[in-house]
Amino acid sequence: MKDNLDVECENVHSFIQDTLYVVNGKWKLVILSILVNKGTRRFGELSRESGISPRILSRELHELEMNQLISRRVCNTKPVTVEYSSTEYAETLKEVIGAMIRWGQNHRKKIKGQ
Amino acid sequence: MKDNLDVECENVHSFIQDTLYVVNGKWKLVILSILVNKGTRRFGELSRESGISPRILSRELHELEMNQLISRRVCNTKPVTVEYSSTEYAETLKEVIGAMIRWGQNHRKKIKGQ
DNA sequence: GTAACTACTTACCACTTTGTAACTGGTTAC
DNA sequence: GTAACCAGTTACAAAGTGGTAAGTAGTTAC
Repeated sequence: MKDNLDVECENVHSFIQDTLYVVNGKWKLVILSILVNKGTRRFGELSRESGISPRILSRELHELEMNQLISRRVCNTKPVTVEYSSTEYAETLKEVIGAMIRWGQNHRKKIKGQ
Repeated sequence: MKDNLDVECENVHSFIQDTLYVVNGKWKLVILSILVNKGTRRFGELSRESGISPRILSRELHELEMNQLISRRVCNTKPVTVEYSSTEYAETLKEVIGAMIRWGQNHRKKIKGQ
């Protein structure tokens, strides 16, 4: 038996790899952090807000949708708009996203201080 | 003012990017999860345990050392061995690593169940 | 001296990921 | 018709990432 405050698994690193397989790349967690923390966005809004080019954004959104982390809704507006939202399942990533945001904030402070 | 249970920042995603900049790629979090959760390892041990080739492992360890997340110690053993350990600063990543491990475990369950 | 073990490093190649720019197709406003 | 806006897609190029195999260098065992 191990310390049950720690994760109890022989191959802890394989679970890390499973997670990375789903949220790999430079952008997926960035997109999810926006949709999860700030809510629904349209395609163009997401592109401008995150700085991701349409080509990449389109592909990342497809992959996130395939993994059931976001949902896509076409709206009958004047020019057709498309809304992307995080799903319930994406909410389970909140812990990961939150931890990374906090670490990033702290790390920036640390770097500035040096 | 925002809900202070959430992260309060306009550009939440920039902090995610800061974090990803440090722990980018396929392997850095895998290496850190081993060193943080399971303790000091030698070069060869790390390579075998994680399945990372010497070339990549060497480069990743350099980068982690530059970011002060791991420390390197040369030991005066029969053939010289080198020990890598996580630093105090790497402990601050425990929240991120733990969250990713738990999500990976849960995700694997979910996928299996489908 | 030769083989074996440690910890890397180098050369080379392949695949993946990302980016830029331009273009498609549909609708609305003038 | 022309311009403008939306949501993408396509073509192409550049950069990043990863892998294999072999080599270096130091020490030990035979």
